[in-house]
Amino acid sequence: MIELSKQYNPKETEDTWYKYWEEKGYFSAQPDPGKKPFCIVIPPPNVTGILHMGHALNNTIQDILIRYHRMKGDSSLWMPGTDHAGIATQNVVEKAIAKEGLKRQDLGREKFVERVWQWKEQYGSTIIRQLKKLGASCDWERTRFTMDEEYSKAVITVFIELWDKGLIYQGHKVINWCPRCQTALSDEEAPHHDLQGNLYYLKYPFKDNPDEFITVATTRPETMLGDTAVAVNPRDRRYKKYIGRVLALPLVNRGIKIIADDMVDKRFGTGAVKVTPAHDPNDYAMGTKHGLEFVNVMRPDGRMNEKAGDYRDMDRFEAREVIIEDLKEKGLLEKIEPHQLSAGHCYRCHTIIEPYLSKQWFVKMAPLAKPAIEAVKKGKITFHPRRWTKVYLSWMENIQDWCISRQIWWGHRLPVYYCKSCRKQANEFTVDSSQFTEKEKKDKENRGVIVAAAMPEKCPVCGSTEISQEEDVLDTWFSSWLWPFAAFYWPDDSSPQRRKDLEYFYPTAVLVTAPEIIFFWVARMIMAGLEFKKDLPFKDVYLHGTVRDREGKKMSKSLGNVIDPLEIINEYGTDALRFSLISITAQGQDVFLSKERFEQGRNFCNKIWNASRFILMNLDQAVIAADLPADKNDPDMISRWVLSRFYSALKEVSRDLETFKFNEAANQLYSFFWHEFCDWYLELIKQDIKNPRVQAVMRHVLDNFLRAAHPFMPFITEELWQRVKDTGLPVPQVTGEAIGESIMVSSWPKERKDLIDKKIEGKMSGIFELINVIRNMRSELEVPLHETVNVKICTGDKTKIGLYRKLAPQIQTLAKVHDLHIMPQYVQARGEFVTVLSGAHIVITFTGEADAQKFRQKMGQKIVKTESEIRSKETALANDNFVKRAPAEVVEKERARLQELKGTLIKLKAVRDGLA
RNA sequence: GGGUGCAUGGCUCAGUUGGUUAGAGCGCCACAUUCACAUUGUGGAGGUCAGAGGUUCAACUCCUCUUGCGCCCACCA
Repeated sequence: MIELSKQYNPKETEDTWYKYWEEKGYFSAQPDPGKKPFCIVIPPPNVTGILHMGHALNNTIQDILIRYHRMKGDSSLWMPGTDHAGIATQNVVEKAIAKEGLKRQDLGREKFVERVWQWKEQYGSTIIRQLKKLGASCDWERTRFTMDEEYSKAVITVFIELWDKGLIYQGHKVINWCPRCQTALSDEEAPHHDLQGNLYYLKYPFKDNPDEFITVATTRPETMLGDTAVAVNPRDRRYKKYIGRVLALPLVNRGIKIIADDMVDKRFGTGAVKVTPAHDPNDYAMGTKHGLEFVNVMRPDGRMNEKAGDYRDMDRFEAREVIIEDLKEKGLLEKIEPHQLSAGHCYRCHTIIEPYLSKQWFVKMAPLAKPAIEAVKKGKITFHPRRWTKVYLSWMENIQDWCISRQIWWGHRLPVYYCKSCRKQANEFTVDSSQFTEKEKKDKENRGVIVAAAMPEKCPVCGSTEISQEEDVLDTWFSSWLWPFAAFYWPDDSSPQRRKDLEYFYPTAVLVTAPEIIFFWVARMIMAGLEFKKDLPFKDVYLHGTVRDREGKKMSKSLGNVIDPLEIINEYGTDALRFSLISITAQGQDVFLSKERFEQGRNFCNKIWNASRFILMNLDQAVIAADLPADKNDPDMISRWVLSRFYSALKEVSRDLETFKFNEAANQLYSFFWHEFCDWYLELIKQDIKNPRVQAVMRHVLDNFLRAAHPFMPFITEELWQRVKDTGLPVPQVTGEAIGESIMVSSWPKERKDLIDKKIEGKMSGIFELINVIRNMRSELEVPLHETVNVKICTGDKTKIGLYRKLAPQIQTLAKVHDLHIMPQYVQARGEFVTVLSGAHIVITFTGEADAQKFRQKMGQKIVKTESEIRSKETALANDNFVKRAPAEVVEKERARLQELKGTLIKLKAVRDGLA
């Protein structure tokens, strides 16, 4: 006899069990040649991260997979770690020191980076602690950080390898520049958002005739200060005659040529476009092509520089206003039209990106993409859901070179060194000197550049010792893309253990992440895996939806619409959070969340708790399990039914987990446990609870259910299972299952096809239907519960008579019937209320009053419904095509159903006529 | 501009390869409290599965188009 409180209290159990698992070392996984490897690498959260619902969903899914595979006996490793998140972390620490009135420049690079490390030591494990609250069963001893010394080695190795292969180059290009973070960004880091802006029509007068103009349209008038040409389409009749003439750039009074280029769209604006090669990627291309000058008019902080003359030091948007005013004054502003445009935004601080000409480092991506495209096309990697394959492929097939240098301090510094004296010669090179060939440019640019793992003592070319390291650091994603193997200490193979780990666990099994991250991370990991490890990083990619609020907006702190998972854990418990999240996440569909959602999970936990409480309260210690009705002729129908139902559900759950249908697995567990096990089974056996067989069966189902539910709800299942275990579980030698000290190291329930019996399920459904009909009639007849009701079941079907007789006590209890008679014939009598169920008359009598009129009405409705169903079946069966073409079993089923309906109809009518 | 997802009872959503009596949770209505659980139980109301056309013996499910909403990508000055 075990006593449990009336309600499940998660707070009393969660931390205790988590500590227990950790102390026992259950999370640790080692290479085991006797087992299958199953490895997931965590999408490393930012060290600055705080657990949000996206993390909660992402990590719950991974934990389910890991716990499931661990229970199935695979050597299951969930590899944890955090990402140094260059810009994000630098921003956080900059904010922190700002409270002391400091800027990073005040501290200097070395001191500042030191402060970031301090910050990391102090706060960097917050997210890890929070993941533990979530129940994540990562092998924490392996926790890695993308700036660990050894991890950095991998990053440097990769950089050098790509350089040697000629896949890394430095170049002057117009890139995405964030004036607030003051760094370059990759295209992926500068997502476009729509803006409501203006299209400004500016008049540029001719140099030789100030009364004559060409009007150009622009959305960024401040860049006009850097214009070095105006371009028109060569086939544009309006402008053909002007090509080659010179305009006087207003405000600056510089002469700029009118050039012709096919890129110009005749229909847009005026058909004449100002060309600013230093501030626009298109204009840059045109500038290169036409040998234009590149005039950069802005400083890195987004203010105008000395080239901007009077506008110097103004912020770019302020300059925009002033320039427009000035042009207006000079009569050079034709008009302003409202214009919808889209512009890149910094993904860290949301500042509008400035396309900006600067020297950066790039990776040539096309050669890396090729094998990664092949791998996916050949099905070596599968995306779930499938549709993301197309997204991946179309991005990969149009891949652009990757800008990997960042002008920040926190990150992996490029392993690039410059020889001062060799560099001097290189500086003769200027970007607008188009007279050089590509190769010459490259040679000049690379003069004095030394790429090496460590700072060289002297220049290998000239022997100079005046050597300095490149100031830039690498894009954070340039380290993340190595995660699946660098986390295993690649390329360091100094220790046999490390080598073994990498060999055993790589390639990993599944990557679980959000679709937003396909380009940033997933695609690049595939490329890196193939390039550096010569093997794919994973076989499956599961992409779950984005967690949004109930209006469909992304949850974000700035919108104030976040639901904090820790608050939910505090209020409802971790298992409730996990279960609710999973059960509403249909494959790859976004999740619209509101707080009430978590009540369902909490209620389910409580249901499990109380059902277990009931079972444990009633279990006699002496019962020995293993006494299950394995024989299909066993007369114990109820046991056979519940076992069959459990093992059917289990089969579905396993299948759903294998195919990443987590919500369906969760719902399967939910509806089995609540609506079959609790609503029917426990009610059916209550009167027979002392029966050892009943006890064995109910404990067996509970034990196995808890194990199947464990990956989803680790804490409550452990808490209860420990108590079930204390009452004596089946002997492992008999069942072939492992029963450990903890549920998490015990076996996933063994499939028992021998216990699945659809016939018994059908028979029991008949019983449930009968009970429902009686309950339903009581309710229709408005019989109060305390009123005594007697029921006769009359059917000519001998099998059914046997069945009903056998389960008569259960029918009586569940349908609250006083006297129950089962008899072969029905004779109509006065004062009886009758309905028909699959060939049987169900007759109810009771002493009180009932509204016979209402009952007759209900019966009339039933007759109408039956008739219409009969008609539709008859039409179908009268159709030759249907009978000939549909599968025989479908036709047979329809025939049988029609027969039954016809029988029911006759009886219903007879009953109605008899009543009248 | 290209791609993609979604439209199913009052709300939020499930629905596997086309074959049911179209499901769930919440909400609503009625009844039930010495029973493991009111974080409960029992019964009920509520849906022409966005619209139009097509394929098929059979369409919520497949195809085309339309409408509305959402997301992603894009060198729309």
